[in-house]
Order: sequence, then structure tokens, then C-alpha cells
Amino acid sequence: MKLSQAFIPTMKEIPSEAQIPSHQLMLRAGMIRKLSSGVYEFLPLGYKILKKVEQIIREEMNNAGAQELLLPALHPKELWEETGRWEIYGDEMMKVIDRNKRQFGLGPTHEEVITDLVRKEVKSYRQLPVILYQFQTKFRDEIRPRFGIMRGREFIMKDCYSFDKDEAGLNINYQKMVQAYKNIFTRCGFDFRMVQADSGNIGGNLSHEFMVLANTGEEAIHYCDACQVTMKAKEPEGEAATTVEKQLCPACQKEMKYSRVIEVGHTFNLGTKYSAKMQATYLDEKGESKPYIMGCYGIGVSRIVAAAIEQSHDNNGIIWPKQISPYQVIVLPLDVTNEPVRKTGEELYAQLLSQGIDALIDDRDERAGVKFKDADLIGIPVKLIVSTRGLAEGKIEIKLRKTGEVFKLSVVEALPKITELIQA
RNA sequence: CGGGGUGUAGCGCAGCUGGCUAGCGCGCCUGCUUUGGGAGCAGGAGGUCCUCGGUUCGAAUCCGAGCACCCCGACCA
Repeated sequence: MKLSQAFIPTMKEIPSEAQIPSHQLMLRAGMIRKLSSGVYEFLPLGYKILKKVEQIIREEMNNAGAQELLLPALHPKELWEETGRWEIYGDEMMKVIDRNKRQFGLGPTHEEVITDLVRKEVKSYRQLPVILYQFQTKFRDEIRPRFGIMRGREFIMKDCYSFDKDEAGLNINYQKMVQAYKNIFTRCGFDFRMVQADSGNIGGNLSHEFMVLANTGEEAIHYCDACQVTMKAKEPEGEAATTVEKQLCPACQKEMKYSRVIEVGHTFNLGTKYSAKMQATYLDEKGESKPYIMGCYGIGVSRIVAAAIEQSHDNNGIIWPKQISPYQVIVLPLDVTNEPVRKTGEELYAQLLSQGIDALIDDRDERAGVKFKDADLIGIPVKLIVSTRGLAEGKIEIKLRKTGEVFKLSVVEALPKITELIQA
């Protein structure tokens, strides 16, 4: 992509609405814009990152035996009345009415819809297990949307549901999903912990949350890496309470570490909570009718993007982990009015593309400072700098976003080095 | 929903104790100069001062109501 033609409106100043780094940087980097409280537009750069994250999740889900589908966002009221959640979910569900005065909810989660689909199609134990997932826009009329994309009223979620004939089957699938989640968050470059959790509104009897360590997180944990123990921290109570109670590790008795965290994933053992209420049953080997044993597994896809920035940024902007960076390399011809510089930049850019490297080129007639600032702001891991000064010595320069490390190389050495850096 | 705060150009802000034609920085357009970390000069475009109502000869400024947005709390991917 050529920056001169790209719709990436960067900003020098911080919009006053944004308080935390990820929100500020996403706005400044031209990734998102606000339409309304808790409702955001993903611009091309933000959308590209979202798609990268989605693809990582998709690969791991497919690998774990789950199949992708797409369910509706419009849910008829009657379906939610079957589980009693039309009342229980209450005002948190956005509601709409059609021309015949029929009521619908905008799906905040999809247990009812998926269970309805499966109960209509899956009648025998022979058809189980089945694991289905989707990427979808969820609607939740949050009491207080905040921190930009972090807690929106409309957001992208990957939700996955497993249907088994018995508890043993569910446990196997649950473990598969936990492993898939660990793979996903590792690939996203996260420093994260898994913690046992309350099951909240979704329900069930066992659940785990996946927490990214970040000091702007809305929750907190105590953890002991030596013993692999993690527990959720209670929020300090009372207005004056700012100190956190110390926790000793139940295994080794040493003081546990404490960190604020962002919840990016949540797994639930649902049991028969939904299938029983919805008469969602199959026939077992003996011809007896039994409710499915269900599990449910969610990931906040858009939130992952924000969490990644919270965990990796500096004063100059975002520092994307290689795996989810929107582009792998940015080529910076520092002076496009200098013909050799412009030409060398264009050629290197074309060569990168021809080798399947997703590159960006800043071909704008801007000063060097502007180009460096924008490149750092949007966080591309590798800068390939072509300058009048460098070319006079027959050199170009490669500079790494994360470490600031610089390599001066001849033009022919550049591509192999970039390939090496990208694969490292 | 309870508490706190903000609303003036695309962004950041000043002006607000009642007074002329609403201002500054950044950004944007034109030209010239510049060209390794957000350039300089000159010219220019861009405003329902959140909305409605009230007080007044006169309101961005004072009063009232409403709306929007942000922050703290309960809720959650």
C-alpha cells in the first residue's frame, strides 16, 4: 500500500475523549473513529489488524476441530423467553421492533440461537460432538462503555459452542479449547494468565478467563509463576482504599505477584443449562432422550487489538508484535523529490511485494521527520530507510521499531536481511 | 442509575466577572524556500460558540431545562 493513497488519517494531538494509551493511539494512528458512545468505526488500518487477529483465531479453532458458521444478529424474543433470559438480560440487550410490532433483540451472545439450530438438526448421539463458532458483531447496552474499543456497545467477538453427549466428551473439548486459546494468545504476542472465574450471566458451573497483563486493565489478579497459580484479585473496597491486599501463594507460601489485567477470553462449562430449558436433546445408545452437554468459548476480537497496544507501545506510538502487525515493513524514501531516492524506494517496495512481504511505502512528499513519526505511530516493526545521504555511500538503512537497532546495508543486501528479520 | 467533569473550526485549546467584525496553535488549500525525527515565509478557506427557552438595548459569556461526550462505581469479551 502506498501511503499517498491510503486512508490512514493520523493525528498529531491526542483527542481529549481518550484516556488510556490504546484508545489514544488507535485514534491517532487512524485505526478507529467514534460514531457514538461505545460505537466505533474501524478504518482500513484498524480493520487490517482485526483481520489478522481473526485469522490467527480461525486457524487455531479449525485446528481444534471447530467449524465456522455465521448466525444472525437479530434474535426473536420468543427464543430468549425459552431460557428466561429475555427478562434476565434485561436492559443490557438492545431491542428493536419490526413493522408488525414483533420484538427482537440484537444478539449480545448466541447460546439460544446456536442451541436452537443444533436441536433441530442433531438428533442422535452419533452426530455428536459438534463444535461450531463464528466471528460476529455483538451488541450489549453496557451500563458504561469506556476506553474506546475496550468496552464497546457494539464489538466483534469470536464465540464458539460445543455439544457433547456426556461430561467426559465435554471435558475433552474444553481442554482442546483451552489449548487453542493458549496458542492464540501466545501467537498474538501476549503476556497472559488463565484464571478460574465466576460464570456470570452466561452461566454454567466451571469457567476460566484469559487475562492479558496490562496496568490499564479493568480487573486484577494475583499470580505465582513458579507454581502456575493464578487467582482473581478482589477490588479494594471503600473510597480511600488504594492499597492491594497481599496474597500468599497457596502452593509455595511466597508472596504472589499482582497485576491489573484485561480479559480477552472466557471459557464456560455450560452443562445442560441451556439444552435442558430448550428441550435440546438427542437420543443416546439406549434410545433415551438426553439434553446436550454444552460448552461455550468466547474471545473479544476487537478487544485483543486494544490489549495488544496496551501491552506494547512507547512515547512514539504503537509497537506491533510481528504476528499481528498490519504491515511487515514500511519503506521510507525520505525525499521523494530526489529521483534516485524515489526510484530506489519504489524498487525495493516492488521487490518486497513480489516476495510476498506485506509492505507499506511512504511515498508522500513529506519531510523526513513526518515520515519517521507516522511510521513509529502506526507501529510497523521494520523501517527500510532510503535517503540521499545513504545512497551517496551506496547504503540503505533498516531500523527496528521495538529496539531502535539499525543495520546499514547495500541495496542488494537489504532484502535478504528483511526476510531474515521478519522470520526471526 | 448515583457521583464528578466537559461541550467554541478537522484536532488541541483560549475567550466567559455582561459589550464592537469570536481568537490562538496544529491540520487543510496556493506559492516560494527547505528536506534524517511532526520546517520557514507569504497569502487563503473553514464557525448553527451543543440545543431550546429566559433575562437584557445587547448573550459564546448570566439563568433554566434538555441533549451529547468523558471520568469514578455496579456489569461484562
